[in-house]
Amino acid sequence: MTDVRFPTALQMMLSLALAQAEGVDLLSSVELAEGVGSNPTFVRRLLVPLLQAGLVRSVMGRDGGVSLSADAAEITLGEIYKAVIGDKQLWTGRRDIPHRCLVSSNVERFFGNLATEVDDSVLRLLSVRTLADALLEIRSLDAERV
Amino acid sequence: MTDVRFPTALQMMLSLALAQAEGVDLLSSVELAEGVGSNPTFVRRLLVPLLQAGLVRSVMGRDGGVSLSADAAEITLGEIYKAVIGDKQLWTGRRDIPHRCLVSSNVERFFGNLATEVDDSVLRLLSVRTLADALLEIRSLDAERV
DNA sequence: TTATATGCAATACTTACGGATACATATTTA
DNA sequence: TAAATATGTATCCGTAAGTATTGCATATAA
Repeated sequence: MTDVRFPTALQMMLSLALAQAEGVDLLSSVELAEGVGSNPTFVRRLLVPLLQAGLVRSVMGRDGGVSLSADAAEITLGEIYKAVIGDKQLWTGRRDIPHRCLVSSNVERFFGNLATEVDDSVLRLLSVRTLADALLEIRSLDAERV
Repeated sequence: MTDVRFPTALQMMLSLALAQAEGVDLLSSVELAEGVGSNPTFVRRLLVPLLQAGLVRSVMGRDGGVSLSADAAEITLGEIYKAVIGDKQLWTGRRDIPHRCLVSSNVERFFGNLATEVDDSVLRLLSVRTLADALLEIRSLDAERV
């Protein structure tokens, strides 16, 4: 199984951004799951960290649902990524490498540093882009369709 | 199973760079495997794309083995990454998303573009660093140890 | 001719995910 | 107040993607 938590969470947030733009106040986890092509449980599992990060608000009980907790222009893709993926590195190195020479004794830390640089670089890229920007890109992609 | 092909190939290449620096002309797949903490078959599987990319030379038969095909200062980590990982994207989105709204009809392409940007950014980062640079970092990490 | 290396195929093992099910809890509405 | 329907969680299962293992053909130096 490949990890699709970020793309899924991103699509959920885009749906919520679209709802916000159209004046719809709440979307249910079932609606989100249908849009995403997945199941409500997975959606709700992803909502947990988004709620904890304060990016999303939820209303329990009948007619409940979820909405963005701020304007789409104030939420960056970096915040979504950090909320959902946390500290998990994009790259993981080999572990328990036997220390037999100069290289094998230090690659683990070397690669860890490299992986951190990669994470930083990705996060920089995601942090300069807001949900509103992304929705705009979606709109322009839609206009290109035949 | 988590994908450790790049970190493994990188360590192999660092071992070959160290061998080069120390005047050792060939390392066998068994020696490389022991340094890496893995098995010779996996090492040889990783050597295939490195050979095809011309980053490495191999000598068959008894007393055979592998060596860098150029100076460590002329091989970048980007070349190693491209050889081993190829076109596989660092991020994969959801697939077969049902087209139900503006977002769901376009996220796949949107995310694909984002994933491409991420790959480019990572590759840029890897391409400004040579094996020789990396070996130098390894040496300085080693000096820091207690 | 023997020992030992690469090259390569086939198979078994591992594990990190997503999907499915079940149920407690909250809240609106009739 | 009861029924309907939402979120919030825990648990278990299936599966895809990689790694490890085994075996053998081929090449080459001693």
